[in-house]
Amino acid sequence: MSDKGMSKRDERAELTPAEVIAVFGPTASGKSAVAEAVAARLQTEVVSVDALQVYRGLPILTNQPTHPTRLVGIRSLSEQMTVGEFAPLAHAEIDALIVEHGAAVVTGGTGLYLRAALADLDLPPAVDGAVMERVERAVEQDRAVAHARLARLDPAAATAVHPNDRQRLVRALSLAESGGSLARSVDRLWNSDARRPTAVVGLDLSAEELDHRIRERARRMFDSGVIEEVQAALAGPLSRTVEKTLGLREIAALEPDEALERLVVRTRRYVAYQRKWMRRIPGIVMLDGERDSTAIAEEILEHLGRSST
RNA sequence: GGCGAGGUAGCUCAGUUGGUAGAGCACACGGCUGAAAACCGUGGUGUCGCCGGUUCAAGUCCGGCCCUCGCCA
Repeated sequence: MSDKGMSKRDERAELTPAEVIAVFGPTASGKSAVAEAVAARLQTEVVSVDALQVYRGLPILTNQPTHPTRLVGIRSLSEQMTVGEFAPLAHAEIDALIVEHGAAVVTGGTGLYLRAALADLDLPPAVDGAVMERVERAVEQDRAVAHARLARLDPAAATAVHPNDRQRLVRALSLAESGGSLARSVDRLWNSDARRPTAVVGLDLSAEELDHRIRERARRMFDSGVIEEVQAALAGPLSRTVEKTLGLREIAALEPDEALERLVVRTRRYVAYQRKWMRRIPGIVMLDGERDSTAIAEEILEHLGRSST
């Protein structure tokens, strides 16, 4: 750390002992507005940690923020993003904001991307595309044989990967064949090591309130023209991740009413998954999310101020 | 009112010649380390519309009743 950076931080030390303020919460919890309010008070910006908002071309369906937010819309719909690629981008944005403004606010719905942004996950490397394609074919042909081969090459990885989990089986076997391993000695995903002093808050809302907001959100999407947006997106090639966007296939194939219902159900399901992540994020402080975003932002700032004394 | 179809899990439905129920989705819990809005694992959550009959045994067969949908009046 340079002396210049230190003095910048010292000026705010009383208010923000943490350099990184992360706001996590389920879809429709209002975390973007809260993050925006916190960033405004700290005179810094928001970095998005969302696996779908990184794509450009489905702003309505992926609920992209209207305020300028970093790492939103940085890929075309056909350019696959991965955690491994995302992590260094997020680190760079966070570090730049801290140098410039003394703090960075991080928010988004993807738990894995959040952890990758806050910690150093030290992911096993990407493997050669040709190797992966070959392994993919082998797994497609016979999962049991592929898993047995993994057990021979990399017993530790084999115990961690279920034979039915084709996605992980391909990855683990590709790594094993390239001299790497999916298995690791340190659990970096769930331990509390952060790259920088970090405060993580989670927004807690009742299931009823979330249900209500999810439906409202879905209705708004249809009112804003998601159907046209989806049709335009489907005209071109889509990355594997974009292909799985909640509601994309449903909107393309079903009547609007039915598609909306399916979108609501799928979003509800996804929210349950996010709440699971939320519970497990190391050091997370849960706050009541059923309030005005500025009130929540105030509480976050107060909380940071208190913990500094 | 007559004829037809149907009432089984939260929803949509399967259930052979009678042997006290099972799929998908939903839901719950768990895993996850370069696809994470992804991928995978475990779990049945049930007055089989109601009442009676036949039978060792009824979701299944018989009778009656109730309800839903469609067609005809």
